[in-house]
This record gives sequence, structure tokens and C-alpha cells, in this order.
Amino acid sequence: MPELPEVEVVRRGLVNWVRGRTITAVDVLDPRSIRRHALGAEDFAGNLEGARVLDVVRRGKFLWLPLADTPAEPGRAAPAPAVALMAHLGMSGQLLMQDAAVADEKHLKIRLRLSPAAGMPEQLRFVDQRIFGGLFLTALIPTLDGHAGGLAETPLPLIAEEAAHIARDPLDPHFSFDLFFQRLRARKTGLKRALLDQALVSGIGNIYADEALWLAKLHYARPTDTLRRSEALRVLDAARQVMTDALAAGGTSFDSLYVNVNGASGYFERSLNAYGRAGQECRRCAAAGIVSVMKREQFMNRSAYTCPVCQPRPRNGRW
DNA sequence: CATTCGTCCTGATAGC
DNA sequence: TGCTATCAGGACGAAT
Repeated sequence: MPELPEVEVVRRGLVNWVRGRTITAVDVLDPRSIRRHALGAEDFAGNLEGARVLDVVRRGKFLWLPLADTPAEPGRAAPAPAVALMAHLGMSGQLLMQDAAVADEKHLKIRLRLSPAAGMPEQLRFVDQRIFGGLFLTALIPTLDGHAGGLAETPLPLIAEEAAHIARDPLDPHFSFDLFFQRLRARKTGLKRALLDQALVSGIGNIYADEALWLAKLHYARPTDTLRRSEALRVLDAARQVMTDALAAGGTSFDSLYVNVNGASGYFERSLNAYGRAGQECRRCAAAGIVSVMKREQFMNRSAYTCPVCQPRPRNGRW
């Protein structure tokens, strides 16, 4: 279940292996993994073969590789990239660097062969058990505000068209809290729904939403149009905190040959304070000498974990 | 227009 | 043992 920190771990790992290399061949082993590429597998492969990878860029949970269709020419400025290979990991997607000798993974969906590079694996593989993720090609278009479209080694004021509709994420230096708060207040919905809405703030999934709400001592159903500025700032800072902590913990294996979403990064269950802790004590309450048991509720066809004491459900006219 | 809901998927696990 | 039911959830298009 990769959320922003896991995708960023992949980005940082991947960029060292693929930047500057040319895609020499593409195998689409399961067309369902490119279903967002409307023109089909032949078009997908045909456009990728011969393209050079310029960078790896991320906004929220979207990751893309800007491409150049010409070889690098010494002494000449590279033209601005116009197309990118987009990746979304969905629920179970992985991007793995592998040597050709390594047997295909059980759920290998797409294989990219790369131009040889000393000491580097030849293949970039997309492995995805549940097929919620996928790869596809997308145009790169200018950002509205002229700032970088996402986090990159060489930031450009371009955004993958298919990611242009999502908001900046809380770790983006150009994220605007004022804009976020203004749009949050204008909504007629609950706080967790809003946090999960990638068009309002990107990168937050079910796990970090619960963690951020717990840290901020706010209930998931709190009506967004009643939030004070200080409360909105609290939950946003909490989201930054939990994601930064996860990133720091997941960043220890960047030098591994194996860029593995679920293995090399992933969640650190011992550090989770809310998600998956139904029936266990609330750590914050316990530290204060209060007995409180974390509970799980059905929410949006998934789960919401809260402490009934320090995250009380809002009641009409009183919060 | 804004918001919410149903759908896509597979494998681990629980229950009979 | 072997079957079926349930659950997990990101993002998008349909429905409200």
C-alpha cells in the first residue's frame, strides 16, 4: 500500500539506476497493467524503445520518467522533454531493477530493457500482484504557477498531464497551506475524506490519514467547514511529520540493487500509532495514565482507526 | 457543480 | 481437506 513516503523511496532509488539510460526493448506481459495507455501495447512499446530517461519525478503517489527521443549531444542543451513514462504503484506495484539472469517474478507485468551501464542491472521490471497500478505514457505540460511540477533531481516547470489534476503534496516546497485551508473550508465533507482526496492534497492514503488524524487529535468525521485554521495546520503538520518519519526510516536501503516498495521501504508497524491497532491501548492516553482502547470503524468501504478519548467524535454544535 | 459510490483485482485468511 | 466468503484499498467514472 504505497503512499507518498514509499513512492519517494522508490524515486530516490530508481533515479540512480535509470537516469541517462536508453530503453532498448519493452515486453508487455499483461496488457491490464497498461490499461491507462489508450493506444495499446504496441504503441506503448514503440514509443518507449529508443527513448532516453532524463529523470524520475514524483508528485503525491504519481511517479514519472521524462523522456528524450534523441541521444544526448555533448555541448548542446537538451530540448525540454515532451513525454513521460508514468507509473502508479496502486496497491501492490513494485519497480525492480534486475539482472537479465534473474527469473521472472510471479507477477511480472512489464519489462523494460535498458542500455548497458557498468555495474547496473539491465532490466527495470514492473511487478504488480493486484493490478491496481500500471504504466502509461503521458504528455508533459507547463505547470500553472511556473514552479516545478514535482520533486526531481533536475526540477522543471512541467507536469505530467495525467497528474496535473492532483494537488501538490505536503512535502512539496510549493505547497500552499493558505490555498489548502481555503479549499478545505469550502468543502461539505468529513476531514478524512478530504485528506484522501488527491485533488485537495496529494500523497496521503488510508494509513497516513489515520496516523495524521491521531497525531493531531482530530476525528475523521469532523466537518471540514468547521475547522479552525490552527486545527487544519495541526493535521497538515501531523501528516508531514508521519510521512517524514516514514521516509527517514525507509531511506536506509537506497543503495540496494533492489528497489522494492514492499520490502526495502514499507511501513514500520512498530511506529504506527493508529492504523491496525484496534483493541490495543492508545499510546498517548496510556502515557498520561488514561485507559483507552483504539477502535476500528467502517468508513468508505475501508477502515478508520481512532482513539475514542483523544479523538472524540464531533457532535452537533460542539467541537 | 460538488460529493459519494461502485468498480477494478488477487491472495491471505477465516470459517464451515 | 477443500471449498466459499471476506477483506485489503487508490483512483476514476458513474450516479446522486
